[in-house]
Amino acid sequence: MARTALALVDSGGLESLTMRRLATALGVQLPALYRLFGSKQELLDEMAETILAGVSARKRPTDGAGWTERLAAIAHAIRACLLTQRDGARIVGGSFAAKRHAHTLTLADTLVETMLEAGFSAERALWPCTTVFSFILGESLEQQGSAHAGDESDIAARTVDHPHLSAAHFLDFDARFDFGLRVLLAGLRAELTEEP
Amino acid sequence: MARTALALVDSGGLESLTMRRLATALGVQLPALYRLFGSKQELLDEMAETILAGVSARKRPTDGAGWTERLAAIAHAIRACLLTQRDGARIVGGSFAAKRHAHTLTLADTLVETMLEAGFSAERALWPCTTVFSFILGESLEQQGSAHAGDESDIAARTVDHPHLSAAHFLDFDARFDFGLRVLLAGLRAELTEEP
DNA sequence: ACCTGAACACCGTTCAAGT
DNA sequence: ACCTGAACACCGTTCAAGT
Repeated sequence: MARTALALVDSGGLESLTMRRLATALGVQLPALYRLFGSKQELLDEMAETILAGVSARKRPTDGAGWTERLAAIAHAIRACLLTQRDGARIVGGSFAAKRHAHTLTLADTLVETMLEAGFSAERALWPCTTVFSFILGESLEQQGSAHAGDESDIAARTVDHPHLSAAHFLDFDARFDFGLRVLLAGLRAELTEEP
Repeated sequence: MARTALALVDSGGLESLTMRRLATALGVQLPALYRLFGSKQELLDEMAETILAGVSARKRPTDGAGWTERLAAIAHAIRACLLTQRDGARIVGGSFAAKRHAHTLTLADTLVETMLEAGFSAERALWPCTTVFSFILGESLEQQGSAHAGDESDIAARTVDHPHLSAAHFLDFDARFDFGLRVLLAGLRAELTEEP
């Protein structure tokens, strides 16, 4: 099952996830897994689905607030789900969104609905969602990648010839996320007032 | 060499890249590769570096224009480099940016310089860059992932229960990118006027 | 110093054979 | 129908031995 596989990734990283190890963790023989999933990629797709299933559970009850607050709440919830699971961004990023199942589509539907209420036309309401999602996924990929990339002094050493770069700013992932989300929300507001 | 490895990925996809196949493509025995790269991950890092090295070459000569035009030109160049190489987004996304070498850091330096000229303080000039880069990486990941995910009718079938979702909009990756980049630029402009 | 042959310790996937 | 033993065709990585 996908939850057992995610637990294996949590304890050993994505490269430690093996069909053989998953089989023993489930107390079953290796070929029996191929009755549950057609391939390892199908397993990974279902793991991505499981990770994103946590978004609606984690989302705060901000249904009374405006669309910016609701979108920000969903964005924070998506980020939290990706970051809570070890290698979560890599798992979700490696599984094409439109191939996934009910939970992901429900999340997308909720996002689009929020943008429709914000005032975007049906023709364009999907795009704010993919923009925000791509931003979150990219930032989370970088953040989880940095965990396996040596410490801050390594990075500082590499940036020594580049006067405009600062390792401290680079590694302040919370600030990066807050900045980017604020910019995206401001940009979406501008987009709405320009073409009402 | 990384360019040979990228050519292998171009013709067979990332999963077809094997140390053994790379060795024969280079006309060398398998263990000799480990004198050039310490591991396959180091090879992948250098491949990511090589992909991003194309950005400055591809960038149009817009140095006379304003910062929005320059940032947009670099964003388009990054996207083109990721999309031109098969599985380019997965390769770049799998290699932590701060671990990479001269080319990537030069690109980052150019981006930060552009944002400094736009008016961002040295404290914050890095964050617009990471925001834009994360957006481009996430969108490119989805776009290249969609190539291996069945055709449009498959996706349409899955979205049938979700009235707000449209496969046509989902798969219009150029429109998604243009929308997101425009929103980001508008948001950055707003950020500058709010805190001068 | 640099390269090779050969092996080690694994992989994902399949399938005839069992129950 | 469902599961297993055993194998197939590979992997990345290492290392003593060659030149």
